[in-house]
Amino acid sequence: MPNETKSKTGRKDERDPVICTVDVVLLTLEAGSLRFVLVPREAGPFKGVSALPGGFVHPEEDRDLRACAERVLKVKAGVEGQWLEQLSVFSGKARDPRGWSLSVAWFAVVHSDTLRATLPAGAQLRDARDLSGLPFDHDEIVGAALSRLRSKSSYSSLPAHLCPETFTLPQLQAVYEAVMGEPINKVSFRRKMEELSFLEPVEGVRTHGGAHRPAQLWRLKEDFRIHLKLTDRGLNTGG
Amino acid sequence: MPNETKSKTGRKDERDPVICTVDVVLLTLEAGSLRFVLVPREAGPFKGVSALPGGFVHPEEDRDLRACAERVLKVKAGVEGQWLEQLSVFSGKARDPRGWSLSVAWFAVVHSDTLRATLPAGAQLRDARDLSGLPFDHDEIVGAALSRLRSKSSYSSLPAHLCPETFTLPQLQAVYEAVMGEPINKVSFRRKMEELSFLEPVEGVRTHGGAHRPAQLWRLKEDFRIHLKLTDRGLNTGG
DNA sequence: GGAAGAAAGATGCGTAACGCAACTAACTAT
DNA sequence: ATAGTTAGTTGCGTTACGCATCTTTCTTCC
Repeated sequence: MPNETKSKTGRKDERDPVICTVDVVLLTLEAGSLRFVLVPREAGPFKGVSALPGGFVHPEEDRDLRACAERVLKVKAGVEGQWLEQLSVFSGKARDPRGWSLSVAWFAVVHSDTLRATLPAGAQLRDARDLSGLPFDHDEIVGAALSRLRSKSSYSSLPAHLCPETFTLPQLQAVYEAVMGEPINKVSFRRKMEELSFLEPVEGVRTHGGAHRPAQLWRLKEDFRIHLKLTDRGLNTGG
Repeated sequence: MPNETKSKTGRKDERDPVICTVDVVLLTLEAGSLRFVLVPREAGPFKGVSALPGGFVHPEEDRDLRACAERVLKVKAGVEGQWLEQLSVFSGKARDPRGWSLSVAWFAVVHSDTLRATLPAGAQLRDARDLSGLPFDHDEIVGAALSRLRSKSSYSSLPAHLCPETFTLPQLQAVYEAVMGEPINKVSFRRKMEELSFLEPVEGVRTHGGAHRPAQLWRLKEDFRIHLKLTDRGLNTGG
């Protein structure tokens, strides 16, 4: 950070009119396909158009950018306390008609029931396969989020955050498969879950409506609700 | 990005005095240990103190943040055209005494000969193990860069960017080992390099000073000078 | 100039991980 | 009671990995 010419008004950084925003890609899994949240823009360019939940950084209010993203997530999408991680920064003159801007993009994942429970009216869930036509560079941001989710899913416990509080192994496997877009071998999957041991069984067996053997319920171990479990070797797909 | 109250001065974003900077962790490998570049601060808080090469975002000048990081790297450290990737954003009120700030951190890797050739006077190379006492939150930023480098090295061609243009497999293996801090099995390493095939042999054999069989020279294939080669399974360490 | 030394590189094999098919288990519906 | 459906397990062939050993190709030193 070099010497900076003080502006005519005497205010520091006057020469740096950088528009600072955050945008959140809020992902969920519904009916076997990935979806992300869009909300109508309240003002500014593209007013009324569906876009990623986002907002200006409020230095007086936001402790840091994570807090800013959490505020945006809460206010715009009604979601709180879910998995949230920094994705990347998108920047440049062209991405926002108002001028040179910078958006710190985050991605969040949440179970669809939790999401639906508090999703504001006007918000929509768009299928991740319909990725076009968003304002600004939001297409690119969503693309990056999906790419990150897919790659990280192959070697971490991230997809478990797309599940409800408790879930069965077949359910979890279906989530992994939906995210990665490939079938996973049942035995290999269960072996890997055992080896990684980020899950703990919930006493009591899921007695569900189907005419078949009930499945064991599991939940994320305490430690792995905040931190992901990673594996070197990765999860293998196929059959 | 919500509706924003126009400020009293009529200037947009007046209420967002966010200090926007970039900082670059420029890493190299020398004498078998990782080192990063520090340069004396030219002005502002901590003037004269060694810190990461960094600077304000210059919207008039920088096409985007990558261009900004490249400019900083060029001007402050004399380095151009090397591996450069976005790391993370560090933000908040406390990290800079001037106020609420945001630094987009980047990490770059370069071969030490290339680095030394154009490193400005005053700059220093600090051993990555001596990680303390830096101004701002630069300790944390360097820590994040090292962590990223180590983790990414285990499943990508990234360490090859710490090598000169051409290199031998034993040299490359030594780089991987230095970065990851663990020995790698020679046969496994060579098998993996073969399988990933991001290297191509250079015709002509390295004739070096040692009293032993000369080694084949290799270089990164064209495609992988810009993009990394990734592997699912990861590189295994041990013996 | 022939033997010793040293590092590059290849080979062979025991072991562990993975993929797949087939099996058993536990439930519901008829 | 039996058929159907999904949960979960077992066994085994195949692949990948780790390690020791062997061969290759150079320099050095008598």
